[in-house]
Amino acid sequence: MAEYNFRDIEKKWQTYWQDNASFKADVDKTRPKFYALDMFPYPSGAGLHVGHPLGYIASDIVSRYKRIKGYNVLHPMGFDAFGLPAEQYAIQTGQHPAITTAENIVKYKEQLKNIGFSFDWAKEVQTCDPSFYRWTQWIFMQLFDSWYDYNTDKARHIDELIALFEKEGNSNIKAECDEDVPNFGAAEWNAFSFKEQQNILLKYRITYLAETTVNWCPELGTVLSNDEVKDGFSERGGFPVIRKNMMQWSMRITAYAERLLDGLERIDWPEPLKEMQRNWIGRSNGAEVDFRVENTEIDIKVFTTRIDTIYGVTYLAIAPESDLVDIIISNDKKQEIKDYVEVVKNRSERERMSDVKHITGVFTGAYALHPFTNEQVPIWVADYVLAGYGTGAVMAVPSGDQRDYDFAKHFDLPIVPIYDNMDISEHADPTKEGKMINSGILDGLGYQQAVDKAVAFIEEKGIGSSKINYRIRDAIFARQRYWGEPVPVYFKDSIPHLVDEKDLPVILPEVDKYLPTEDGDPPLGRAENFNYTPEGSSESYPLELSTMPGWAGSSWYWFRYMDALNDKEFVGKEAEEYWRSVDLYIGGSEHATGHLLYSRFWCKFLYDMGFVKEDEPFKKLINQGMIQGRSNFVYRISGSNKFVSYNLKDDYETSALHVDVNMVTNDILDIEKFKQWRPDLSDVEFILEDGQYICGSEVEKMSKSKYNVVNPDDIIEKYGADTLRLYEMFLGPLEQFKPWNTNGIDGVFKFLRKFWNLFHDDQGNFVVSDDEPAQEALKTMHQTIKKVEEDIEKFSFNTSVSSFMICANELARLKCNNRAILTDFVLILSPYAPHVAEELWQKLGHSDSLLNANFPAFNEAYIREDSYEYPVSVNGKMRTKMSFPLDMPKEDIEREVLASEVIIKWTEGKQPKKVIVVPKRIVNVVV
RNA sequence: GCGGAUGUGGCGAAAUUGGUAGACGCACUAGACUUAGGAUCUAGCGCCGCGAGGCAUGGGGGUUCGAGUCCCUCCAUCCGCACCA
Repeated sequence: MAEYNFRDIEKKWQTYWQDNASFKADVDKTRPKFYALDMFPYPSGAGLHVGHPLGYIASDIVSRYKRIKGYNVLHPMGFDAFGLPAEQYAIQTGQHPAITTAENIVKYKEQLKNIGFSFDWAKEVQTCDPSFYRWTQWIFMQLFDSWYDYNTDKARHIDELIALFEKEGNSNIKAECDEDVPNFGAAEWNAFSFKEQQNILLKYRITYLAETTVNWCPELGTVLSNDEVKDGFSERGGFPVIRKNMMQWSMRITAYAERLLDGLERIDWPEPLKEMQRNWIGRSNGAEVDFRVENTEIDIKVFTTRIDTIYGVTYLAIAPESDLVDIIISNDKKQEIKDYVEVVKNRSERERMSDVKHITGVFTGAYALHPFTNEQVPIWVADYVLAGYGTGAVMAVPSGDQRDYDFAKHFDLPIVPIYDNMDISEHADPTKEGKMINSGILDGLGYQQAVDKAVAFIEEKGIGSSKINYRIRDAIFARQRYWGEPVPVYFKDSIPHLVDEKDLPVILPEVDKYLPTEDGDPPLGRAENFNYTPEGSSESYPLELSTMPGWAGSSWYWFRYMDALNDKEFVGKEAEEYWRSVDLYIGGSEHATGHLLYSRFWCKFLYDMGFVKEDEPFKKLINQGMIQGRSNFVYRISGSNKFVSYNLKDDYETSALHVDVNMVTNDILDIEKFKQWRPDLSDVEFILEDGQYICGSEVEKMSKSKYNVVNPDDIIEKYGADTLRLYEMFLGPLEQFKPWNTNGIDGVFKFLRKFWNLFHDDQGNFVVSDDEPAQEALKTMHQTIKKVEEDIEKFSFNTSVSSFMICANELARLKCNNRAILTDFVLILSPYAPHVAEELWQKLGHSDSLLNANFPAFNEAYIREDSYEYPVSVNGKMRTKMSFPLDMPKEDIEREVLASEVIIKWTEGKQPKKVIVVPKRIVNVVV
């Protein structure tokens, strides 16, 4: 019998699509657009495994579906090509990261092309390509030349700020800026030197240079952003991270905190992901209050979300790192506190986090005055107070907050209840119920009244106000590494200046080694003549030596795809106004607080500045679940070269060894392959069960070291790309995490082969019938069309694959090889299994690709039944279904049900008394 | 500790959104055709029971004629944040 020859078919159509540029997506205002985007991969040396294409297959199905639905579809692919692994490899081998990266990209592209994606490769982007990163640098420059105005709630050009300073100074300006900005009037501003003015502007720029506490990773020799640090270790490499003060480039993402929260309401993203972003931004409503330090002019500002509990304050606590510590400590305590602060500071982040239970602190000897009662409140230094959140100082209310309670117990400080129903015998009670007690002017009030009154009081006295606090910090925007975008900034008179726009891109220079210099400068410090000569200047100046972080290029790349070859703008007006934003974005949830947040930030900025028309980049987002590896194990009997089969291993003392999953089928080990795997295994012996060696298994992350990596190329070689695509979808819901298991793939392959054979005779000739299709076949076909359409619209791809199989089985049973039926089937199958669909389409006599055809409409006439089966329940038990014509009146149905012998029999002679026909055409019978 | 999600056969999973739970596939069992089969076809396949029948969607309770689906409660697993005042 002539076989379904997927190898030839797939090669043929992949070539056809490429030669005909079938997926070219250009602006076409006569058609609606659809922009389907995948999170572009980092091209690692290991190549793709079967987990990578999962999301790409899903977006490809949607893309192909939308295309035959009449949409103009943009479905691009590219590479996030700057990154640490290539650089680490360069440090070890001396190989230029550009070479490694280019090689990996070639490999990735080949693997991707084998799967038959409908990518428009003409729009490919690579973030490490100067024609791409010149625009990353350009956007950096726009951010540098902007400030965030809270009065208009948007970013504005820095020239407008300068104009305001010249006219009226900064007293009326509400902007996101550094905390140490002095107040000045217009005259003062105009009298400042250029350098003084620039230093002030730097405190307003959205990209700015400032002394900040950073996450420093000594091992990697670079700073990391908060989202790149997990539990005190670097995300890449797992090296320890410490806190350090450094001059750093940062971005004022904090300015956008509120808008980043608001925007979440308008986009269709998974709720857990939105929640993660909300937590990361960490908005909390509260108030700031000043506590005057006794006998001084110093105020300690605290932030609290529970201003109602202010009468419960029995001490103040300040962070060890706080500047206040030096100012307020009394002389006789100085040494004790210095020692304490020293100890705390030297503990790493990691130690401090893992040691939450341990309570430490020291009394400063100073007192503050309670703003409501004027009573003395002792001031403590405590390491449970974080310098970086709020004001770095807290008002402690031991009765209402567990940490304050523990601290007060430990140091024997008073605990004052402030609600009448509080129970503070064992622990703090954060209740908001009840009436206030021990609370002076707040006595007798409920929670909300107390808050309102307390805020009114502090505002009237001018010692505080209500305040919204955010957890999110400004993003550090520099890495002391080689393989990243150079920052388009040079230093003149130690003031940062932007490179002239016409001189972009600032090309990443060659260096002899990819390591820091002897002076501790970043690797770019090794480059010769890494200087910049401004136009008209005879002198040249040193360029910035840091490079941009990994997320720079990915924070705007979706715009570049729209107009990838434009060398005048980052995206042309026409393309941007047509494609606007991404309609469907598929990728992993691990980017929740990194890429996905930064992208929204940059998009909003570009929107503010009028460069783009949409302020949210990704309208709909789906998180595809990770495909995990399924490792197999063999069990070596300790101290021997015997291996015992899984179910017999408990009789021996064994150690488990990972075995390459490619030598295992349905958990049965291929013993010959195993023996040839490694020289030391050639003469091992086996204890078998039923003549077979059964392996154990476990679900783990897919990785080389666990020998559980399944390469899509191998699957394609054996079953073809169409089967791979169908099977990856068939595995389960897209969003779910699931282990890869090749076991079930035969079923999907058999479906394609069976379907193929239905339209081919034993000699392999294509045979279709032109007879009228049977009603039954039409019914099945149209049900399937409807189902598949609904499934794709709701991204439920696994159930579609089942529907294909059911339909094919049914057609095979009916021996239906009808032309009209095949035509419909091919079209609905085409998003999933495009190669075989194209082949059959051609055999049906079409000269054109089916990409230009239309998705078939289902015809309800074939689906509708002429009668409906009514489930009939008696006393709560489903007894039968009874069929009645669709147009039969309700009353007649009730009468017939009542008269039904079936019912009477099952109710043991009792006559049903009541029949209720409820909506959804369901009959209820109550006896 | 806080927040979020998920729990259905031996396994991956369906269930028209409140209406005969387990579609479809894998694995398994039996049979057919075969020199052979890791091919193909047919049938079976939640659990208990010879059977009639009974019990089953993590456990317990509730609403309903009827609950995998809605409500309460407990348990388990996974993910995120974690001294955030």
